[in-house]
Amino acid sequence: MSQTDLLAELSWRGLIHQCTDQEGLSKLLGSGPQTVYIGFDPTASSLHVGSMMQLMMLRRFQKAGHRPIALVGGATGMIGDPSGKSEERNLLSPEQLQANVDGVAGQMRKFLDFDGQHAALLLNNFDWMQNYSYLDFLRDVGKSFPVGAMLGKESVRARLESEAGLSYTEFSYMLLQAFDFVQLCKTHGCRIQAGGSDQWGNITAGIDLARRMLGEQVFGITAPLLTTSDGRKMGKTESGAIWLDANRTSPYQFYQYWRNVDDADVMRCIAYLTEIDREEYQELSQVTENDPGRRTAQNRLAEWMTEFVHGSDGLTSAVKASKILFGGEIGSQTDSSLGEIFADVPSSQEQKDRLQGEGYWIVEALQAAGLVGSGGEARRAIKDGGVYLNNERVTDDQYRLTLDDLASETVLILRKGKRNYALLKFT
RNA sequence: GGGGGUUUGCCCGAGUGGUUAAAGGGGGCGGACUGUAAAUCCGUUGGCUACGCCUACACAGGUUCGAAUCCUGUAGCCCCCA
Repeated sequence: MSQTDLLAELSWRGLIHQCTDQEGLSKLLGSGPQTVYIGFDPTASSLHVGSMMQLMMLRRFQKAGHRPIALVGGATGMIGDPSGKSEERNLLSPEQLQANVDGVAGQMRKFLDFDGQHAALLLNNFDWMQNYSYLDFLRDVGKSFPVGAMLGKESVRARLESEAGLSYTEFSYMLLQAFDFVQLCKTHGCRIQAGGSDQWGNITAGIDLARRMLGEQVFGITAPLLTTSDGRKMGKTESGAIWLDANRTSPYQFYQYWRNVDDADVMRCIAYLTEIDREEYQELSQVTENDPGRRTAQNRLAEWMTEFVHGSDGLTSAVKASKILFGGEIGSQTDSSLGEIFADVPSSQEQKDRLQGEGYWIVEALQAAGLVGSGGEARRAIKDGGVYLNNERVTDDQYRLTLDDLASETVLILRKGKRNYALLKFT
């Protein structure tokens, strides 16, 4: 992709929410390779779907010949960004932060090329903040911040008006992020900061600061937030975030999440998160409109995302698991076929002798499998006709599992409801 | 500092001495329908191998045959006076 196409690409994908000076930015991008940065909050040791937007943004810049900087907020993470948060944040311990920074850094390699001509950089603002004295910071940076302007920022106002209020610490967050931009501009010639639309206030603060401290014209561009059509954040389920770490969200679960994206949201996900090109995007959009029942777009999205994040092996096993589980009747399987999906689908191990003699009471098995929280819930689920053994409905809450119920040599498949599967392996 | 009010299950919200495990709504979970959707309809929604038992209406005590419901104290929230 040539450098001039980048903005057009971002534009058709709907990724430009706000931009400080589109013309200026366009000119800058056209004048040669630029450096662009996005900050990442190290609030957990894994990235989730929400951060994927930003990583893809950096990736798009890199593919267009620019140099991306992923800035991990080791310092800012100690303070907590109040933007878009309704409450004062709890501070993370330094040890926790370091662990998170390490975890997140590893995952970024999937998105960015850290070698080669436009090698991405991974920086941590803790490196330049840790020895910055409070007095020096106030003199160098604080002096350039009119409180009036700070109070005018939406992110601050919202919190001041709320009951939760805003601590001085969080109020100061903006200065730190603004200074990051200045620092990166000075040391790496970085003139562009991107981010989610909730970062607008922080980004413009950095732009102002760069003008005052360095006399430099720098730029900011924000992407819309990835929300569902009814306004909730994408990438969250009732049980928590969708993580990029296979140990937290298995490739199967990851794949399933995207397969089930609402019709109203699927095209936006494709535009925001994938590199599926415009031509195919339009085809998929057509198909979704004319024949939504086929869910062609959802399948394509799930496929693209899973392969990108978990590799072709991850995708293969996710698809395989989906086929077996949602394939209707589960006849006799083999351990090798079920074994492959064992790690992907929620599963647990039990002693084989539980199946002998009296057998293993189904109510207990459902609890062991984690499908229900109590025996009462298990009984209720069975009474409601929501429990299936190897995809066949179980109607007796006194049912006992025996060796005959195994779907393969050692595994049986329990299900509650339409799509909550769990494997039990007896060894 | 003084006076008044409030505190119910995941959330909102009735109940105000006895079939109250607690109306109603939301949410969740199941089922039917379907596209592993949405909308809709139906069921269900403290625990326990369970026609019974246990724990629950802020917390601790008390009155009573019997309390979420009355009394006392403690805590949280709200309002008024200073």
